[in-house]
Amino acid sequence: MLIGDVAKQSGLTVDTLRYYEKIGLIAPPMRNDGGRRVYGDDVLGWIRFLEQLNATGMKQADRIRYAALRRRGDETLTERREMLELHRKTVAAKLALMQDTLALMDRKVAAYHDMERKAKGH
Amino acid sequence: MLIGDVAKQSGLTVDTLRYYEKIGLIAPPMRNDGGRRVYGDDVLGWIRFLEQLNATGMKQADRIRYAALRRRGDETLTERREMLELHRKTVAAKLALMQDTLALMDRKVAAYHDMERKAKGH
DNA sequence: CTACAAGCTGGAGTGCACTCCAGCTCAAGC
DNA sequence: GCTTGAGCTGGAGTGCACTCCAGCTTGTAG
Repeated sequence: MLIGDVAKQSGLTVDTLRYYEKIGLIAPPMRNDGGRRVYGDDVLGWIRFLEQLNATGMKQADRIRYAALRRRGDETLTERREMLELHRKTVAAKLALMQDTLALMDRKVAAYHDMERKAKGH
Repeated sequence: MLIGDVAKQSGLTVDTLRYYEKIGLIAPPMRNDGGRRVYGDDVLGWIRFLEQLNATGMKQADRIRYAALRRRGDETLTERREMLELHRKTVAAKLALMQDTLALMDRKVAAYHDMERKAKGH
């Protein structure tokens, strides 16, 4: 898999993939004879997970820290678990807030509907 | 209420409040004899709502658009309702994604726990 | 053998959302 | 009446997370 294929399948751009490598989010892949990056299929799953951490609001610095731990292998399992447990808390809080906001928007939408109906009615 | 009080009660900084006014998120308040901003209590509720839109991922440009509509009064009710209904959809989607990620993290945490137990066990 | 698409590096540029600063005025306490 | 804290304006600076570019090399199709 060359970088363009990874881009297509992951939805990231080639620039972003090289940038992620530079900052340590993705491990430097093997190179072929021409010096080009050759990725294994596993990178796609990893990118998907990174995106999920991203979408749940984990900061770049923490994702980099997690990625670094992951590259060090099984000896970092505990640390990674602790990071996930911590992040889980913040995600749960954010989730609750979003649910509140959803409910608030529903109330507002209903109220606006009501006011529109009344405005029409005279 | 002077700007410092609003800052204290809303959690925003005075700089951010003036910035929000500049970009149109908050309507320019009255001024006292000394030329200082004097806010009504209602601004606090409005800021809280802005924060919720923010926290649910609405972009600045859209919040500005919503704020502009709000300032124009009741004639914009329908537009505002439509904006909220649209945003509601994206929030609901994000919510689902976050719930997935939460579940994924729980599975990972459990798996890591398992591996830590096994590693200890020999 | 010649286009030309895709990849490479190092570094500069971008957009967003603030955040800070200089140099000033205003208000309240001693 | 002087000090000190809060507020004012216009504009510059910051941090994050990319995004783009110049100038080069490599690989494939006609």
